[in-house]
Amino acid sequence: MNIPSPLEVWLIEDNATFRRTIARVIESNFRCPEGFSRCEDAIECLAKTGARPDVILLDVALPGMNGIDGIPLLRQAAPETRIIILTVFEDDDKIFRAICAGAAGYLLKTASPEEIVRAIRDVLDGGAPMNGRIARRLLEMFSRFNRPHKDYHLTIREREILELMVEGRIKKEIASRLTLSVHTVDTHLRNIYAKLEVHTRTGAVAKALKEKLI
Amino acid sequence: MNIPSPLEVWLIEDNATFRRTIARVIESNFRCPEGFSRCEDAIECLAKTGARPDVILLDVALPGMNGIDGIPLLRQAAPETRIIILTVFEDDDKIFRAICAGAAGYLLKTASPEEIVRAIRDVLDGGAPMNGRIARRLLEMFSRFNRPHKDYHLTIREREILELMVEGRIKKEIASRLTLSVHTVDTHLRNIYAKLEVHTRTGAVAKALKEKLI
DNA sequence: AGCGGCATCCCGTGTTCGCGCGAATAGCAG
DNA sequence: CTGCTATTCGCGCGAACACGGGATGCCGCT
Repeated sequence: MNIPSPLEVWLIEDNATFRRTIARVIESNFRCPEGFSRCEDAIECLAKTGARPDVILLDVALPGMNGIDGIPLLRQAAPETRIIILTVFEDDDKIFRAICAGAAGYLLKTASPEEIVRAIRDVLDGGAPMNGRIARRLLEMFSRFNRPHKDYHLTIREREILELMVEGRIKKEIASRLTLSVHTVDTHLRNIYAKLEVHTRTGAVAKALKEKLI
Repeated sequence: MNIPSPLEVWLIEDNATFRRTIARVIESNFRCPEGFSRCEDAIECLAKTGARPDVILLDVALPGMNGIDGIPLLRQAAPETRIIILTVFEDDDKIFRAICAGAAGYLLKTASPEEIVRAIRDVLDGGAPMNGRIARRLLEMFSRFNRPHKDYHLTIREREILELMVEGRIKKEIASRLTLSVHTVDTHLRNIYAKLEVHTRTGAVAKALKEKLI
């Protein structure tokens, strides 16, 4: 493997010592031409030079704009570039916001050089490298979305009609689509209202979506 | 490492051949005393024997109750047991539901024996082992939870009215609450429809909730 | 000053909806 | 067989709705 890899990795990290250490690690497997201590500098460089790195390793605590707020801007400037967070923080809020902002991976600075290189390969391979504890946290956050799935005892038919309502169909359309008379649709609607305890179709649609009944 | 590991792994998998293969793999590192072809059998065994495995490898497609629906019951019977999904499915819905139900990991059946063993260790170590593509999917699902708020250029007034619509208010109520005539509300609604490219209030409410405009 | 664009407001008309009533059929469990 | 539920269909009325217009005031641009 002496062929120089065409893959380019950037590093945004304000601690110069740590940055150089990581850069050396990366250089053994990828090109790592650019190192920045500030998010803004990297964004400007993307805009001016038109350079498009394959991966950016991004710190969270940075002078000026923090890494997480920088993610959307970096992604806007270079949509194809995968961003891996590399930080000491592992609190739920930072993880959540980073992932929501579009980070493709989340590593801790305790990661070994091998782990970092593996993560870069992984992310280029369509994966989402992250520290084990981070992954666990993410899953727990997910399961918190777990809806108690309150059951309103809607029938199959009622659910079908609710779905079409959510699509914005009017009664006549629903009737023809299900090969029913509008009167039947009407009756179903009334039963749905009663079961969901609402009085309008907007209320029914709102409740259906909020409680993920459909 | 000739000391028998005290760690116990169960396997719920209906394909007897595959089950035996995996069991052999696991046996080289853990105790794997129980293999089930049905979720219900495992749940019953947990209840009757009081056995508490450390990890359960769980298939999704099973005769009788499917694996995903089995997760809550297994967790109820043995809350400390970590469940790892081991399946051929990688569609968003199954992943999402499995994670929400409380699975601690998600592997594909294409995983190598080493990966399976590593996953078991990982999950016992507080991690959340999963296939790279699965992890990526999960992150994408996450970022969908607060996607970049596509801007439909709704005005303050329009947003107010949209909010009240989502609450299930009728035009008259909206009008009185905002001290307007119903006609004014009506016009705002039309503008909202145009901006959201819908033709009904249900459509508007659905779009507003789906895209988290409010 | 003139102009277009936009947010805000209002009215009338024809359509759709919510809901009151009633009723028939089919399937399923006790 | 006898309830029970799901599903289907019917009619009529008043309320709510969609949409065609029309109008005012504010802001920025030229």
